[in-house]
Parts: sequence; structure tokens; C-alpha cells
Amino acid sequence: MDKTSFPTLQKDKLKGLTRQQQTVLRREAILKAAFQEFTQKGFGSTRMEDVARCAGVGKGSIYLHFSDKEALLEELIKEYILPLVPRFSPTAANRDIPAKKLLHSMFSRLIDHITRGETAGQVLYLIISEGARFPRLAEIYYQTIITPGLATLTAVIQRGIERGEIKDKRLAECPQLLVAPLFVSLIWTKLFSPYKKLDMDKLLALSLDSLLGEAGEDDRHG
Amino acid sequence: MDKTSFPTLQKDKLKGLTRQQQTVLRREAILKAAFQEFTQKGFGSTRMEDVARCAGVGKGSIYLHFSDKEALLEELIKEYILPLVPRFSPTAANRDIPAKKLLHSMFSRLIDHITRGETAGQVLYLIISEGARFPRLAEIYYQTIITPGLATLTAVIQRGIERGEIKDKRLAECPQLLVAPLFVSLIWTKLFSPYKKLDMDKLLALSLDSLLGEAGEDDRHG
DNA sequence: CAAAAATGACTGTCTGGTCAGTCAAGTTAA
DNA sequence: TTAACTTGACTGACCAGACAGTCATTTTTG
Repeated sequence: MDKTSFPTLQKDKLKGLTRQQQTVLRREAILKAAFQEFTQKGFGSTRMEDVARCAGVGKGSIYLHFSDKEALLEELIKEYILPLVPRFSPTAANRDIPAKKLLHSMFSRLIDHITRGETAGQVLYLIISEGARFPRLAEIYYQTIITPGLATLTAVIQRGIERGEIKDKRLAECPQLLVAPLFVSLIWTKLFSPYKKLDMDKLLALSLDSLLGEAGEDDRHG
Repeated sequence: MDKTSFPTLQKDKLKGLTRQQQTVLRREAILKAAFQEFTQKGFGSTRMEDVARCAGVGKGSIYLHFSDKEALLEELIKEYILPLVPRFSPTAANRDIPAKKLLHSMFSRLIDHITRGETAGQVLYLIISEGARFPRLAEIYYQTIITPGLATLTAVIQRGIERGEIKDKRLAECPQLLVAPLFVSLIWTKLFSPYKKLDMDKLLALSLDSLLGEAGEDDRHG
């Protein structure tokens, strides 16, 4: 398929390392390879041999770390979404920034990641596309990202309402609506970007202006 | 898996029909079966034999109508999304109804379909989940649904702006934002509904109120 | 009865997972 | 220090099952 890619793990990287260190490195290489292959070809169409070759590792080695293909996927999701959580929290915890500015900075960074095909978007799409078939994935994602993410959003919204920045109180019950443009960006990027570009910034700006109220720190004019 | 399902096609239905009529019926049965299986188990995990059994037809017969598995999927998408188009148009063409009411009726019906797992939602999810792997699917969907759908929405928005029903003119450039709650509904239904119910009506109402302006024919109170 | 249509046993291929053997890292002892 | 020895992580040939697509045979129809 693509001959250009080098194995994640080069042999010489392991030289002079402890057994334990090597093992850790190998495990990481396998996960990284699995991430690349799964997100590129999908779970069903990825052969374990591909993962092994991509990782620069023997096929059998995968099974030293993961009981089977599905476990590999599950572990991969776990390890790849956990580091995503702190990307939200610190910004959201900042009580000094107005709600709209705060949400804008949170989402625009995420949308940027998504459209540039970086980890966050890849994982999210993997979960969306395989989640219905692997409820375990959906569950992990729900507990790790959705629940705390919505809680954070709700907190920000609540704060905004108390400060009078947000007019419509119903938003506190529909934090999902804030995330909606994100899904649109993701799906558009993955499926339709060859046919027409979508101006994600405009989308996000309008979404926030509508939901949080036009008035704000934004000095843009209509 | 599920023994309860009867073959789509019963033998006796064919009795006393022309060859041509039988052929048509068989083809339809195969498509319907493929739809059921693909949406339920996904493209990769569906065996052609399953489709055949579900259709009440021999495996070889499938190949009398479709050159291979992928062609079956493509044809299936084509035939299943086409009837979806007129579901929009007639309502949208009604120039007498205010924009918000019109959009609300269009979307609430669609969301209802989605959450009840009917055709529209199934097809949409199939395309979302397989589209990145089968660009042909995405293309068909883009040309058949997205392009005319967005055109219709833009027209409705434009009309709303001219009538002064819609304040923010930017919406005409972001019709995708109107559809966003739909995606959220779909993905939530497919992945997270076991963990928490989502009030789709509230979501849609808030979305429309925000994007089109609070004022309207809606006699609800906050 | 001949032609057309339908069938399902069959084939070649593919792939998830295994396991006996290998060899580098680690350990011991001289 | 280093040579001999031990260990267990790693490997890839192998296996069993699955599956897309074919085609000789059977069934239906006109």
C-alpha cells in the first residue's frame, strides 16, 4: 500500500536497553502502529500482520501484550483518549475568562486538530465508526470523555448564566449542542472535504454567537 | 443470531408471476436483506451467505444482480437514499410557513426517524461509518443528499432572512449548522443511548431558537 | 422439451491466533 | 573482566476456520 512508511520501531533504538525498557518500547510501538492502521483502514480491514510489520515487530509479539485483536483496539482507545482529557480541563478551569472566549478557545483548538487529521479526530472517528459494533468502545469513550466533558461544559455554561453572559438557560440542559459543530467538522472532513471545503471557523463562531448570545468580547461585525 | 426474522422473500409470493416480475422481486429482496445485514453488522462483518439467507435466495443469485459485494453496497445506498429526497422537498417548498416552523417540522420528523432506528438513520450511519473507507459511498451521498439538501436549506434560510424572520445573515453560509443536532442525535442514539437518554426535542428546539432567533410562532415559555 | 434462471457445494485465498525454536539480555563464577 | 551458562522475550511458519466468488447441476418456465 504505502512503501514510504518506516517501521515505528527501529532495531537499533533498542540497543543497550534493559529488557524491561525494550518491552515497554515494543508495546508502545505496537499501539502506535495499531492506531495508524486502524484509523487508516478500519478495524475489520486491518490484518494483525500489518500492525506487526508497521510496528517493526513479529506478529506473535503482539499477543504477548494483548490477548486478541479486540483487546488491542480497546487498549489503544484507552491509551489514546486519556491524554486528551487534560487538553480541556485547564482552560475550562480558568474562572476569569468569559464563557464565550473560553469555549471558543477550547473548541477551535479541537476543530483544528480534527481537520488536520491529528490524534483527537482520528480516535473520535474510529469510535464513531466502530462504536455501534463494539459497545465496549462506546462505553469507554462515554465514561472517559463524554461524561467528564459534558460536566465541564455544563459547569462553564452554568457560570456563564450566573454572570449573565448566557441568556438562554436551556443550554445548561443541552451541552451536547455546543459540541455539535465539532461532529459536523469531523464528518465533513472525513467524508466530504474532497468535494467542498467547509469554513470551520465561521461555523464555530456562528454556533457560539447563537447559543451564547451575540454580545460579547468579539469585536466582529455582521 | 436472530432466529425470529423471516426471509424477506417467501417462495409463494413468486407463484404465478412473470419471469421478469420474479427477477425484480428477487433483486429487491436481496437489496432489502443487504440493507438489514449491513446496517446491523456493518459491511465488513456481513457474509454474502447471510444476505442470501436473509433474502430467501441462493448465494449465487446475488451475483446475478450485483457484480460483487462492494457493488451491492453501492447499489443499496443509491436505492435507499433516493426515496429520502422527496421527504424534504415538499415541506421546504411551502412558501407560506414561517422558516422556523418549517425547519422544525422537517428536522423533528428526521430526528424521530433516526432515534427510532428507521431507514434514514440507518443509511446515514452506514455512510458515516463506512464512508471514509469507501469514498464512492461518500460521493454518492454528497451528490444525492448533501448538495440538494444544503441548497434547500439555504433557500429556506434566505427566504427567512428576506422576511426578517432570521436575524443573523451568516446562517445562509453555514446551513450545515442547522443539521448539526441531527448528527448529534444519530451518534448519541447509536453509541450512548444505553447510558443516558438525550432529549432530542429539547435539543432541536434550542438549536432552532438560537440560530433563527428566539422570537417566533412558538408559544413555549422559558 | 429447450432455454433461462437459480442454486449451493466447492475452491482458492486470506487471516486470527499458536507454539516450538532462537538468541540477545542477564546472571554467575572463575 | 570475561567466558560459560540460563532465561524468557521474540519470532514467523503453521493451522484451522471463514469467506468471496464460481460453476456444474438442478429447477422453473414458456
